[in-house]
Amino acid sequence: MTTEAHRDDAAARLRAAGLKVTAPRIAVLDAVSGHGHLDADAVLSRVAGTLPGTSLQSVYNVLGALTDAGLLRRIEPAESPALYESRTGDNHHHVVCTRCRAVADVDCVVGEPPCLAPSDAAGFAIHTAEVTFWGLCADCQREVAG
Amino acid sequence: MTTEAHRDDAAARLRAAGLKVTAPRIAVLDAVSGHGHLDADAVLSRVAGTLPGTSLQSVYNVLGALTDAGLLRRIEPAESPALYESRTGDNHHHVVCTRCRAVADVDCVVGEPPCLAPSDAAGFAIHTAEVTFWGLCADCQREVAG
DNA sequence: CAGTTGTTTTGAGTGACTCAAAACAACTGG
DNA sequence: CCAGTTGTTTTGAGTCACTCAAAACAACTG
Repeated sequence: MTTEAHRDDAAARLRAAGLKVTAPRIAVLDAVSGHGHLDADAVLSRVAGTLPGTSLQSVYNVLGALTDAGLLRRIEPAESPALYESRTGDNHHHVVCTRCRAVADVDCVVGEPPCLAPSDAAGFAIHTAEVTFWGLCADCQREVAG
Repeated sequence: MTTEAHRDDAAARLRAAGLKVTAPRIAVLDAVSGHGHLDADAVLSRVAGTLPGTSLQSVYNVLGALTDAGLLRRIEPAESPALYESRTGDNHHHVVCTRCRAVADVDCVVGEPPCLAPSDAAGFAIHTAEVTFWGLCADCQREVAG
């Protein structure tokens, strides 16, 4: 079954990351995997479907642990709560809609990470370049025009 | 006198932006101008020197008004409160120290704004590209090495 | 210089978390 | 496979960085 396959996969990934396998962790990992960019509340809503009674605090704990373990990635666009996504390890970027806050992935702009080099780094030893594009999503373009 | 010259300049810039000229606005504009990247508390500290008794709420009001008017720019790096800077209108970028949160300006990476074009914009109409570099500032490199 | 309009202050309220202690569940080794 | 240890989850309180609202006040206008 799809759901069980997912669960097994989640368990395996947790184990591989050296984390204890618990129901909330599986539920959160499944909730985020393949569902775009979710904030803690949205994760809780999804988790409530498979594991009712889970506390928001646990969601925060789990999201923190999974992010530290590299199983999830956290992004923090201006004016938004933190969002979590399951696509990790490829340093891709994001477009954020200035009207509805929708987020989409954008592949690395040039070559591989860090895909940009500053002209002058002010003495900093840079290890990451994070790019956030701002614009109007397709839906909002339509609504604004319409 | 330098201070008065600054004050006159600030007043002129406020007027030019169509804003009423008030003591807190002048004080905040002066506090931010040429002093890097300050959060609301840091602005209040600086303002307290020239205009004691100013409330934090006023600082928030003023920072908001000046930002809306284009006299200040707000940046919100992950894990930091909002920071304000006086360099506006040139869409430059920033380097943030992952250890001490120091921020420095970085000139536009390539050409002019928006200096990047995503390979695939997922249907978004993009108007801005915001780049944040993460690394270790010179001081922190020294402390980590030493 | 009186009026109007927009600012600043005071004070309360909110969202998005973090911190801590106690109850509990996963893996370990016996 | 069962007790122990260690790490998790829950419960509940607390914090930070703001935002909202009403009343007191100060800038520009005529």
